[in-house]
Amino acid sequence: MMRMHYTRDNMAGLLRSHDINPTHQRIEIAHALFSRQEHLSADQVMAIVNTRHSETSKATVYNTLKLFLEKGLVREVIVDPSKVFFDPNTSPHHHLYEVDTGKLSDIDAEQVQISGLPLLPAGMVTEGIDLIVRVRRKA
Amino acid sequence: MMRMHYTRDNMAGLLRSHDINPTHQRIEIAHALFSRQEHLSADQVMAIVNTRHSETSKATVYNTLKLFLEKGLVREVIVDPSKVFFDPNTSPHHHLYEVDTGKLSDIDAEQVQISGLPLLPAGMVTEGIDLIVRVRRKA
DNA sequence: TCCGGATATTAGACAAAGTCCAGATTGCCG
DNA sequence: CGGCAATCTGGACTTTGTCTAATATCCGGA
Repeated sequence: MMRMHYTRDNMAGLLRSHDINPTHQRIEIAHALFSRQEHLSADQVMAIVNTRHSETSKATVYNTLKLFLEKGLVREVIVDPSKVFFDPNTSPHHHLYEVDTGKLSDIDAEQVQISGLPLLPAGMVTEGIDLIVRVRRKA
Repeated sequence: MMRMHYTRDNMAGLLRSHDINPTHQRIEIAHALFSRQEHLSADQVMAIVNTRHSETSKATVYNTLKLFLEKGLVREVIVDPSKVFFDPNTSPHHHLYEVDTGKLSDIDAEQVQISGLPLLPAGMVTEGIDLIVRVRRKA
């Protein structure tokens, strides 16, 4: 994949290409996620976006993340019962979750094969397959 | 596997065999989970256990479910960002989650093969591998 | 039987994540 | 400039889950 610079200007283009009106707040939130290339929770996004002085409200952060999700700009990762993580990497991949530290990292889907899954019930379509490897530091 | 009757008496034995002191409340909670053989959230357990008249407090329901978890009597299933489900089936298996209805069902692990997972970081041990197939009713 | 300690249960206060709403702002187009 | 649609905001609210201090229950020994 092309090397990419996650400038705010490029964020505007990214948003437009996903049919999202690039407002100031949306650009900041996208920048927070994409410049880090990390899994962030809504709270973490809040904190990052409001480091210097309060700029973006909680409601906007939640609204925006939900919008990004609908438009396919980010993915939702559900591994922790207490909070949702948002993942700027939308290419097919799985996750490694360190239970004790909360650290979450990607596993490329290319190298992993999953076979023998049963047929879906009639009229159902797969929305996604989430594979989560939960690990812990050895005692 | 042996056909099993999930009477309250058998629950007491099940609890003892898992090193859990079988109190009245614990038996009721175990009975709720095992007689149904379904995935229940803490709220649902609360509701079931207190149908006729209030018998078991919220704190006890949460304490007990956590205890069952530690003792390996049930498994935790994290698929919904808003609540945790408890699964009385502890044999290796995966899950099929119907996103729009919230319905959760089991996929036997026997028939599914997963290969090509990367080596774990040094000093880490796998705690579990969760495979979740998210499906949706076709539009 | 009665006592005492350990274990279990309880109500209710609290915390954290997320939702909702009505009003204020912004940006755009004629 | 005026007006409309889209966006943003603070803050109240809901839900899930945790914590705590007080009470209840259980059980073994004198």
